[in-house]
Amino acid sequence: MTSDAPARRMTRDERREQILDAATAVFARGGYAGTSTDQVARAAQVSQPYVVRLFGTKEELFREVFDRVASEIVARFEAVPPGPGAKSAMGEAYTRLIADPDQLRVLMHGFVLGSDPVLGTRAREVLARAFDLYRTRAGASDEEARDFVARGMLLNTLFAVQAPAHADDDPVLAVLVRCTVDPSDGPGRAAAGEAR
Amino acid sequence: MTSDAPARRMTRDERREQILDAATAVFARGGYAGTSTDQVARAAQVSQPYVVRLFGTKEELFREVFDRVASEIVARFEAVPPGPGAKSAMGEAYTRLIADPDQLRVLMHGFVLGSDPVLGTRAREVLARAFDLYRTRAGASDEEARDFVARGMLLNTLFAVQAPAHADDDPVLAVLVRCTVDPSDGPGRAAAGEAR
DNA sequence: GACGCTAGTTATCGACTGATAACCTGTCAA
DNA sequence: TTGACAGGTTATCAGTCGATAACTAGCGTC
Repeated sequence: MTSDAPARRMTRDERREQILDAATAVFARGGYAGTSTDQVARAAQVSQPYVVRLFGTKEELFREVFDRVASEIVARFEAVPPGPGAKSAMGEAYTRLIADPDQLRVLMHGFVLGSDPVLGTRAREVLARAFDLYRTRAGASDEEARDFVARGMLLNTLFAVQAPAHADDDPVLAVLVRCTVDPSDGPGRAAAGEAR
Repeated sequence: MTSDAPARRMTRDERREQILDAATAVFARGGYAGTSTDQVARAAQVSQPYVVRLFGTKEELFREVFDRVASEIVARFEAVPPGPGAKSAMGEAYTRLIADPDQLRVLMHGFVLGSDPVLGTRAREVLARAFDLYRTRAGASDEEARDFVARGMLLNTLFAVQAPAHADDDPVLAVLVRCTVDPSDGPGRAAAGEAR
């Protein structure tokens, strides 16, 4: 009945999307070098050679995965309308990524491969864009925008090392996690007016 | 004379240190999965099997490399005496790591492997310790300390994607790099007395 | 109802990698 | 000298990986 898949046939583009989804999850753990095209294939329920053929190269596949993640994150920031509420809205936009940690991890794996010309360029674009958007949309200073992006990187790192899951082990870590994930300052104080 | 190495014999511990140095450089680019024990061996001018024998396992080797880097970074923070100058001193301590970007990159590669129980634990310790030291040594608030650690992660990322080298390509990126590498707020004012 | 296109597979390969085993060699002590 | 231990090498392997080639099968259409 519904048990075994009838091996439906998909269009090339449908398959690409499906494989990209699977690849995002698999690359998230493992990273680029630590993940085989076969793992991706199995996750997508496709044969390994087909994965290679559709994307040409493992490297190309990773680039597409990274690009997809990067684009979506940037798009979220761009969706925030300028104005007084922009600061908290952008903070929330990034925090919402926690719901899908795979994206954060892929992002980090891409950053770490910054030596690659293509990936590096794309990575720099993402960082610069996020920085700039926070400045313009939220009317923030360079330093505020830097701290915003920095907090994002810290969030990535904390999730990569599974800090939230181990917060109970170390009270200090717990504090760091809490005040990063749920920024008590930033939006609150800053939006209210940080004339000091 | 001094031309070709006479293939001096070293003690086991000397060799270990030498290999760890070489491994730090090689792992910095490439990361764990993307680096072969043979690359490490060549960098250290030793045969590949010897590297494996000395450390038991590639994984174990990477752990030692990471541990070494982590320890040194923590040690730098711990060396800062408490007091009013502590904030800028700790900022400078981390910024000085820029002189040896290999350490930053190894650190990041370790973070990204946070799923590994051993590495993950060590990584969380480093982050929590840096956070705590900044609070206690500099008498900073949780939020300030978080921003300090976050800035460190951003610094790592910017170097990983070679942002400083490409600052000329994008003026926005240039601003981000400048105000991260040379923090004009926080420490800057106090220490260097940068009345621009 | 066969043709042709596109989705997808199985078979296979050459390169590489981490690890093991067996062997060699410098150096110091008796 | 010789012995013996620590430092270090060459030879080798089983497994894995990315990629290519050749083949198969669904599906619309004339």
